[in-house]
Amino acid sequence: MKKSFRDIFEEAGISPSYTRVRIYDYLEKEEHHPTADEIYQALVEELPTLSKTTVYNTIKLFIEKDLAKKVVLNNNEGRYELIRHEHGHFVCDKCHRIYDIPTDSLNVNLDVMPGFIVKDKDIHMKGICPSCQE
Amino acid sequence: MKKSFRDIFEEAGISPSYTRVRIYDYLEKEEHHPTADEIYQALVEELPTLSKTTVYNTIKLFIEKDLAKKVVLNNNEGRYELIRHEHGHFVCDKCHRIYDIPTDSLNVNLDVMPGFIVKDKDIHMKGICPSCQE
DNA sequence: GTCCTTGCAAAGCGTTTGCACAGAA
DNA sequence: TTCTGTGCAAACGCTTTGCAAGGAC
Repeated sequence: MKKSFRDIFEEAGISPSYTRVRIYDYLEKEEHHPTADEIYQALVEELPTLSKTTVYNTIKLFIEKDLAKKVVLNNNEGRYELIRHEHGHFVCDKCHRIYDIPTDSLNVNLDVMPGFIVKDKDIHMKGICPSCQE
Repeated sequence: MKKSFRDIFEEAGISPSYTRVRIYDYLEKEEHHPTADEIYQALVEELPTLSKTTVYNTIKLFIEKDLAKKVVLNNNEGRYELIRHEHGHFVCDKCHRIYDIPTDSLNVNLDVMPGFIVKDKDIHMKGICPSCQE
């Protein structure tokens, strides 16, 4: 059974303002790791007074509370996603689409790094996706 | 036996101008994935007319010719390294130092992605490095 | 001469900062 | 009132672009 956003926000110690809920909701529904601008563009129609500053503020808050994380696949743009199951990312050089890579079968031997505390890991791959190969 | 930069440049189809050789040389000697600005700062003393534009131009050329690649560990700054042995990157949340991770023992099962042509892969890890744990 | 390399200056763009206003408690 | 959430406007920093001058060939 899925947690309600109220529970999630309460656990994180964030008051569930309407704007925050909408941004959270968008991140939850969107599968394509939106940029701050994409979040803004998607929501400004229904929230006409929304500003990018608020988007940035909200994302920053989510990240601080470990609800979301930033995925940097190329500089010039940060992308954001909720923290859920671990996965990697594949970026197509042609269409620039981003694919999630399941990492269950991805075997990272951390013994090679004794003494390091790893809090987060992500696989970044580049190449050509199936649809761009004709 | 190590290839000379002349051979490397010739194979890549790049004329070995002094500026290019110096930038290549810097990338080869530097182990810390310099930013464009770090390359610029390091070389401008000896090449007083060097400009950042030239650094960017040169890096771009190296990347096009598959001599170098861009490593994006956080947006706001691109970092660059020569293409050599495959390795991943660990970024310390405290000191922001970047460590190379040997990926020999890193086992990525590409069968999970049938149809994808993978040209490059990189592991990004975040956490606390040994020296920041006291 | 033509082509290539270099570099100044300006623009571009995502992001952050300063600050103020409005609403909630 | 005080605190919190929001948002305009400006600043910031890395990178790219336009264009021109100098050098190689």
